Amino acid sequence: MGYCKTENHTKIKERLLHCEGFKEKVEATSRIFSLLGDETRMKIVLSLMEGELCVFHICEIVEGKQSAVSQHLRKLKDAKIVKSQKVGNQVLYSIADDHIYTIVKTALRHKDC
Amino acid sequence: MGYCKTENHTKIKERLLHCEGFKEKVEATSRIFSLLGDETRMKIVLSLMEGELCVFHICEIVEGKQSAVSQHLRKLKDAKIVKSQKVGNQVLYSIADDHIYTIVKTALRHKDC
DNA sequence: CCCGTGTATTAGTGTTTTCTAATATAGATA
DNA sequence: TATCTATATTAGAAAACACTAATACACGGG
Repeated sequence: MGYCKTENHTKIKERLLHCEGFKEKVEATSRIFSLLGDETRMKIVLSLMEGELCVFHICEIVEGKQSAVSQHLRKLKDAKIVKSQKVGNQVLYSIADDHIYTIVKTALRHKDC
Repeated sequence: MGYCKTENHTKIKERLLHCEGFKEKVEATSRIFSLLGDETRMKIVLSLMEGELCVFHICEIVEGKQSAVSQHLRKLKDAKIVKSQKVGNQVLYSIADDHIYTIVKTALRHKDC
């Protein structure tokens, strides 16, 4: 394998391999997508797009064990996809950033959605 | 666990649980995101966003085995994220849909990217 | 200050996903 | 038609990931 000399392919390849920050771009983007790429987490995010929720209600919506949900919430929070706020006994979660709305809504418009 | 009666949370929960097509929404969206959530596939997609490429060059860019790349391309193609065109001996891949550009570019703008 | 409620963390297990190596197919060229 | 190049497929091993159960921590009310 391996002798394609097509001018244009080679140009693109060279450009990408010398592109400053390509690797970081890939890592950051795929990390966000992989977090949104889990059904339970997607359900959580879509729910929070409707408004702030406590962990108890999130568990009910996603029909998941509290422990599992809590682990998902932590990952989403670490990636700054959601944020949390402590109110008395409970912790209220919400979407952290307007970009998230845009990303998810754009995906919903994709023809296979 | 489980006695939160906050009016607003309950309202959101009820709305979501009765929302026609919520499950399908979740499945479709998370499926696309999970495909874009792999570093190799993200690299492929970002590369194709620069222009059409043959499999040989894609392999070089992502520094992956031909077989692995081929499997990734298949998944991307099944999800209509990329499309392919046979030209003589080789198969040229490109982005299937403008939505993909939008989704990826939006993600790149997210503050952690 | 102790108990109950709500949330987080951890360790281990099971499932999903990706990778590797081998093999198959399809078109081009001799 | 035999062979070479490009790509695809498959089976199995390895790695990544999510789930469960148990436990820990934090706050509020008696």
